[in-house]
Amino acid sequence: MRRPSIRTQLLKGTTPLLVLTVLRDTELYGYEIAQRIRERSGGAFAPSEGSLYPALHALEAEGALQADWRESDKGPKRRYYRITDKGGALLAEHEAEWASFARGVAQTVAGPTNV
Amino acid sequence: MRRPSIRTQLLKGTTPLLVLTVLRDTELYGYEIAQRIRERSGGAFAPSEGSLYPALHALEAEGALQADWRESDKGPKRRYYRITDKGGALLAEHEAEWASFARGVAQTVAGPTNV
DNA sequence: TCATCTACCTCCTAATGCGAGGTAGATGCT
DNA sequence: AGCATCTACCTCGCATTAGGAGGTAGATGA
Repeated sequence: MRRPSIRTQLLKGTTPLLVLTVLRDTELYGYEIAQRIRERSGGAFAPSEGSLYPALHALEAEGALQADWRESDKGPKRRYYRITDKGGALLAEHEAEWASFARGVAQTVAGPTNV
Repeated sequence: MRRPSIRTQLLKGTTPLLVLTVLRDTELYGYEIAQRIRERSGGAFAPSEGSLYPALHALEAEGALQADWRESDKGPKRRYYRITDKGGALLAEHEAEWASFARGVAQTVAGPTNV
């Protein structure tokens, strides 16, 4: 009954932002997306499969991502994801939300309203 | 069935940080805590009662806050909250978590691993 | 044949923000 | 007195979502 890590709660809502971010410039398949996020974040984030795949499906259902199956030389088939125009817009929205949110927290934690 | 605001998800896990923050220097009662957070964040955050009170109770149960009832001149009794040493430590922990988390997101969103 | 690796997937649980609803005292209007 | 309104507290139930556990399937190699 130990309280869960703070991190786990903070993560909520950021998965789409992170996924869309790493797909901004290239298409990638699931496992690769997780790896990219881990790399880019310097190991700070490592989305588990239990949260990554559902998030990918949700983004695809929303029309933010487009995907197709491809054979692999060495292993099971892969599902490659690519960002759509709609996904680009969603990414912009997420970035803006995040920026304003982070600003709000910083401002609140920093000190009194004074400014 | 419109998708919930991104903000609502991002908020998860930050309530303790925000509450402890506004209580760092003064004692306050529930309503006042919500107002302070609203003020300090420049209106960005306005925790609802449904999330604020449970959070206060959890922090109190954890020993991070100490509270007592006091009469009010003009209205119902108020429950004043004050931060404990343990709460101070928890605040520091939350601040550190937040800082590292925000850094991770910024780094990931900013650009490729290069650096 | 069997272990191992990659890569996909889903089910269930836990955490938590919020809306809705509820209690109660004080004030002020008619 | 009766009633609305404001402050201030509280709880219940829903929806979202991260993650662990578990499951499928193809390829490789001992």
